[in-house]
Amino acid sequence: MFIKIDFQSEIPIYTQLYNEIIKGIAKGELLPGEALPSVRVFSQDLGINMHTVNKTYGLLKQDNFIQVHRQKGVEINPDGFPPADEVFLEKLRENLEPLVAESIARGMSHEEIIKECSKVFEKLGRKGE
Amino acid sequence: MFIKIDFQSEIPIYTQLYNEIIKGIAKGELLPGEALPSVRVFSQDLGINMHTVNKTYGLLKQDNFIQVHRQKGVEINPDGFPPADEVFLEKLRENLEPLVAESIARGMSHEEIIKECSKVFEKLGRKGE
DNA sequence: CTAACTGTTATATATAAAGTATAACAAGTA
DNA sequence: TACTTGTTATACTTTATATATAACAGTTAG
Repeated sequence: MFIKIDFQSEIPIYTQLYNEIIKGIAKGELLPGEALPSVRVFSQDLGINMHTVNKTYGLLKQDNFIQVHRQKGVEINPDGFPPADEVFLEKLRENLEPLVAESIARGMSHEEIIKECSKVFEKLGRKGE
Repeated sequence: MFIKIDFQSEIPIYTQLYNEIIKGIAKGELLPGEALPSVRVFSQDLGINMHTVNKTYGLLKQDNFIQVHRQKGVEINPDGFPPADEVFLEKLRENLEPLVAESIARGMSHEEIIKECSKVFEKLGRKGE
């Protein structure tokens, strides 16, 4: 799996890494049970610090996207992924709101906004489906 | 116009204020040519610092959502709002991507994601339209 | 004219977040 | 035994955020 970190971005590195791994899961490139690099190996591959990877793993573990085995390593949750419960949906709407609001303010219609959202969805479509 | 700042939020105050003003424009509550409070009055109303408001105004001015007249005050851009050009659309897609990706990872379908996006759109719908 | 207001700029300070660096620990494995 | 694993602790630097105070130049109201 190829992960690119933008060191010029205003988005924190640990957030970028979190997003990239979630994207890998969404695309179906990271399957349940699949092993992830150790914090030390991953940080060296990406050219970042060990604790930055550790922070990302901590967040992914908290959200049940990965399982951490203290002396064995990290793997994509083999028991499947967390559901889109109401807590998540509420957070999703809060994050969507400013994006949709600015789109409306710039004159986009409901259809145009949905179209952009669909484009992003298609781009994340799983290979071979 | 009622603007609420969440001092417990991890989102910077100047960003919250930016989003609230854009939301006001999207809702049609802030119309072109309408005056905005001065940086001093606004900061006192919100219980925040003058420079925090000034930073928000600077961003809104940069994006052409407001016009600033040095010794007269600030107003919602009377000449209309910036278009959803390709630069904005690209930024929009970049911001949508992690949200859509996590939605997919949590098992949401294309229709379910679109539905949530529509909910947010409807919530921002202009009064009386 | 004077006083009050406007956005703007400068300086200083405090706090928190982000990221790095180094080290050590306990436990599993080759 | 040697190496790896996640984890924790400490220390440090840099940047972002937010506040506080002050001053400037020009506009407007009394």
